[in-house]
Amino acid sequence: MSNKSDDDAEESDLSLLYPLGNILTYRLSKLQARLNAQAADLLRRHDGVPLAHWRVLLILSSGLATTQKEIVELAAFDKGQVSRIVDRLIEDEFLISESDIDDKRIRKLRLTASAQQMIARLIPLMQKRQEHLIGGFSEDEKRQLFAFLDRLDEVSGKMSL
Amino acid sequence: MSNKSDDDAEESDLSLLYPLGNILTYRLSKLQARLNAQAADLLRRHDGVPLAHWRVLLILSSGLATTQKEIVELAAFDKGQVSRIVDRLIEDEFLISESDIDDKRIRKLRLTASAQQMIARLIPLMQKRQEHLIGGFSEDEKRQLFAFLDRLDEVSGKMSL
DNA sequence: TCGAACAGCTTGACCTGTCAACCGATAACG
DNA sequence: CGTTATCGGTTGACAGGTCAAGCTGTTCGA
Repeated sequence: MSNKSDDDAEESDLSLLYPLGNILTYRLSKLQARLNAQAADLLRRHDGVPLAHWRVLLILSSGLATTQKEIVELAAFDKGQVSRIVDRLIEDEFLISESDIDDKRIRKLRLTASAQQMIARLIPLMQKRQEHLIGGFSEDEKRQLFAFLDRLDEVSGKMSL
Repeated sequence: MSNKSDDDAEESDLSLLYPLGNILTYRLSKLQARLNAQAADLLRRHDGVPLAHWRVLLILSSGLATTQKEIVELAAFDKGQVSRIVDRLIEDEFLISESDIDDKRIRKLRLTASAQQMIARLIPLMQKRQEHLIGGFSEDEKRQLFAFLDRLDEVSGKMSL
């Protein structure tokens, strides 16, 4: 008796109820969305630089990249996007490009003095922000957090699926 | 003698050389960019669902949200974006909306059977992917990783700057 | 119960990111 | 060498994200 699904507009309630909080990619993307929005806002208020432009400048200032290809690899940005960002950064006189002698396809990129000044101005802010974020972590915890990120980088590099 | 900056096109080489790898937001955004691209690709090959649509569906299936506002909070998406995504999901017959009796501003959202089937099909893939990512972590390490994320969520919520 | 303030959602304009096609330069191979 | 593949970079078309203004509907205080 009490035939449960007599009426067929019944709540379909074997609902999957997957625990959102345990899904790593969900957690990361939410955190990331918030951090991105905050960073973009911070930059807008300070120098009006778009976040992606700032990232490119920071990468160049790190000395780890001098070409667009290297930026693409270091930031996981689209190469078309980088091409256009670099164009604008040159227009805005934050970058100078000179073509490589040996390989004429390559644009060698260099920060101008004004870019370096801006970066020097912004880095303290960035540090302060990082301090807000992981200031509550002990040295050991920080080390472990970055070690986790290393491992995730590593393993996410070789995913087939 | 040997006046170093005789020529003024000298390399401006007190370069800031900030260690990229230690910048949390940089690390996160790079990791996130790769994971997002992979997820989008995976979904495209399987059901052609855009990643953001999938996230909305997953959130609804979690039972933690039934309105757009709740989705906005849980995903840290833009409310305009969510509004349009929900429109499309209704068009595509993945969602049904009914207006709330008590508050006519609200769209109460429900997954259709076909959405539930799709989710049921996709969740194993998602799990497999997560397994790839943190399969190498011990139970303890997983717990710690998620604890770190909790703390970052917490502290990133109350950032003024 | 009126009006102001606010909440949930929608819409349009704009900006950024993504994909694929393409170009010229270089490398690899016969 | 010459042909073909590959590489760094560019471009156009388009999809998606972001911002701000606006529209109803609700709440709350005078």
